[in-house]
Amino acid sequence: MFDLNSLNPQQRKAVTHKKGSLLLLAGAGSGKTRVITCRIAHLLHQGVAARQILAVTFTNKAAREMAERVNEMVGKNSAKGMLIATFHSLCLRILKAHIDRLGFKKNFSIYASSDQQRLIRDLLREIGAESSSKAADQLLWRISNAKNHLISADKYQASDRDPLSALVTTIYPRYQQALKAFNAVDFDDLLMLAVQLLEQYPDILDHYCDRFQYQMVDEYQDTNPVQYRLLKLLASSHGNLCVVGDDDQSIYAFRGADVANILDFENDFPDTSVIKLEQNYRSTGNILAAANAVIKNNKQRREKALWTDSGTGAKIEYRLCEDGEDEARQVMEQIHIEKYKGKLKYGDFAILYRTNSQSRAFEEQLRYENIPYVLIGGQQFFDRKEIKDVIAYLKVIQNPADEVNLLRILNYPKRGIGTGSIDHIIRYSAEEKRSLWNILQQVDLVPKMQDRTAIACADFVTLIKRYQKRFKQPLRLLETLQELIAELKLADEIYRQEKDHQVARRRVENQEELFNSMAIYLERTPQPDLAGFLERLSIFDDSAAGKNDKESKLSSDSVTLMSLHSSKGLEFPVIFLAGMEEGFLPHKNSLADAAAIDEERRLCYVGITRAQQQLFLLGARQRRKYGKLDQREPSRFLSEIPAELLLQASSEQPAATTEEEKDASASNFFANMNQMFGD
DNA sequence: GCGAAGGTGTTTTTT
DNA sequence: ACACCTTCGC
Repeated sequence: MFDLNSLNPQQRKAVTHKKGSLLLLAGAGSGKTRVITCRIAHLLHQGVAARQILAVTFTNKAAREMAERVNEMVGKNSAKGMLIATFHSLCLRILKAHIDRLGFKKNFSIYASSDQQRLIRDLLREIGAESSSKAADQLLWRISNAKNHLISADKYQASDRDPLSALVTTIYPRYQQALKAFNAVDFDDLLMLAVQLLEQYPDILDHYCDRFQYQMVDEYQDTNPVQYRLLKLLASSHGNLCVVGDDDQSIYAFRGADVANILDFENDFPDTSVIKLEQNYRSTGNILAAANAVIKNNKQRREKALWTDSGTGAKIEYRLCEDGEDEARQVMEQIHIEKYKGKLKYGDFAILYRTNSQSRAFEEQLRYENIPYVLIGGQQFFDRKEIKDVIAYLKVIQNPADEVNLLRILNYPKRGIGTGSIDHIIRYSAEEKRSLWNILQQVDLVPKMQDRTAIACADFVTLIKRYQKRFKQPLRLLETLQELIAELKLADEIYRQEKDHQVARRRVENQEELFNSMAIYLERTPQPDLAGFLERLSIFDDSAAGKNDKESKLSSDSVTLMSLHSSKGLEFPVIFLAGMEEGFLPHKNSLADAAAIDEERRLCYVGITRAQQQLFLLGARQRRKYGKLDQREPSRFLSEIPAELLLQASSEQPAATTEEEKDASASNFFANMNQMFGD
C-alpha cells in the first residue's frame, strides 16, 4: 500500500484528483511515475474497477515498469484487468478487435521497416523510378510523417516547395493499396487506422470510452497529432484524462511530436486542473544547477523552478579526451574508481550518447575489461538477415497474403524456383488479378511453367499449409518453430553461404535466440499463439527480444549503454554523457536550424537530469570517421554550464594502440587511484 | 545459380 | 575502413 503522507502537497493533490482533466507539469525527477502509480492505486482504493483504468506510455519499458510498480503497490490481483500499454500496443488491440470493418482480415501482418523498404522499392521499380534504398527511405519518411499528421493517401497534397512530394502523391496511394492487398499494416497505420475506426464507428468509440473511464498519459509532451486525436476521442465522453509531461523534455519533434499539445492542453480540455511538480528528488544541487543553466537558453518554454533539498553534491566532471577510444577508456577507468570509492555496482552506471553508432567503442572497451553491460535500443537483433528470414516464414504462415515476405522466402532456402520463374508467376498473378498465394496453390494452371518449377511451388505451398496447421497447437509453438527451422535446413544454408565458420555459427546461434524469445513469450502469455508472438516481435518489446546478452540478463548488474532518447524517464547514480562535441550534441543535422538546436539542448537537459549523484561529460579532440581523422570542437552546451560547477580535465596521453601502451594506461589508472586516495 | 568484382553508403533520435 | 549490395561473367 502507499501512504498519502509520504507525498508532497502537489503530488498529493495530483494523486487524489478524481474526475475531470488534469495537466501535471512534472519537471525531471519530480516523482511523476510515483504520482501516476499512486494515483492508480488511489483510484483502485476508491473502488474504481481495474479494467476502467488505462495508462499510456511511449515505450514498452516504461509500460512494463509502471505495471510492475502498480503491482507492487496494490498486489497483482487488484491490478488485474487494468491496461498499461504503449500507444502502439493499445492501437494494435483496437485493430485486432475491429479491423475487419476497414476491410482487413484479422490475421493481418505488421510491416516493420525492412518490409516497408522492400515494398516501396518494388513500387518504385514498377513505375520506373529510382529504387535505391535511400530513395525508399526518403519516401517512407514522408509517408510516415503524413500518417503522423493524419493525412491519408487520398488527402495528401503535393507542394511546389517540396520536390519529393510529387512522387509521394503517386507512391503513397499505391503503397496503401499494396498493404491492403497483402493484408498488412505498417507501424504508423496502427495509430492512424485505430483513429479511423474510432471516428467512423460510434459503437466502437462508445465501447472504449465506456471501458476506459480513467485515462493517464505519460510523456504527454511527446504526443504527435495522431496520438493527440486518439486521446481526444477516447476521452470524449467523460474527459477523465490525466496527462503528465514536461515541455523541457520534448525530444521527438522529428517524428511529429508537437509541444503545443502540452502547452495548449488547458484550452483543449475545459476545466483542466493544472498542477506543477517542481521539487526534484533525483539529483544533487550541482547537477540540477547545470541542467537549469543549460535549459534556460531555450526561449519557448514554461518557466519552471526545479529545486532540491538534498545538498550540492560532487562537481560535474568534464573530460576532453584524445579520441573515441580514449573516451571509452576514460569511462572504464572512472567506473573502476567510482565503483571502488562509492561501493557502487555496475548497474549504477549508464553511458549515454546521441547516436547509437557511438556505442561501439564503449562495447569494445567493456568487453576488453570484462565488464558486463546491456545495450538498449538499436534494433540490430531483428535487423539481422537470418532473423528476418525466419520471421518472414512465420509471417507468411500467419498471413499468406503477405507478398513481401512470401517473395522473400519463396526461393530461400533454394528450392529451384529461380528469378525467371518468379517473375513469370508475378506477371501472371497481375494479369489474372489474383494474389500470388492464390496462384501458387494452382500453379499447374499457369501457362508455360516448367514441371520441375511447378512441383517446387506445390511443395512450398504444402509446407506452408502444413505449418499453418501445426502452429495452431498453442502448446507446441516452440517445438514447431524448432521443427520448421530444422526442416528448412536453414543452418546448412547459412554454413553454405557464409565461408567464415565463426560468423556462420554466430548466425545460427542468433536464430536459436528466437527460441528463447518464444520461450519467454510462452512463459508470460496466458493464451499464446503465433499471431501473438509475431506481434511481440514486431512491436519491439525488448523483453520478447530475449536480447542477445544472456549473462547480463541473468545477473542484471550491468553497465547500461543507450542513446539519450531512450534514457528519458530513467535514472542512474552515475551518468557518463559521451560525445559532448559539436556535430554530436548538437547533432550535425540540426546545426542550421534554431528550433532543432533547442531540441538538441533539451536532449542535453534530459541527459544531465538522468544523473542522481555524479555526472561525467566527455568529448574527444578527434575521431576516426570513414577511416579519416576528424577534428572535433567541444559542444556549445558545455559553455552554458557555469564554470564553478565543473571540474575539467584533459587527457594528455596519445591514443594507446599497442598492448604495451594499454598496459601503460592501466598503470596510469593505478597512479590516478593512488593520487585520489593518497592523502 | 554461383562467385568475383566493383560500387555504395554508413552515422539521428523510436514505436 | 568496412560491410553490404548489385552486377556481370561464367
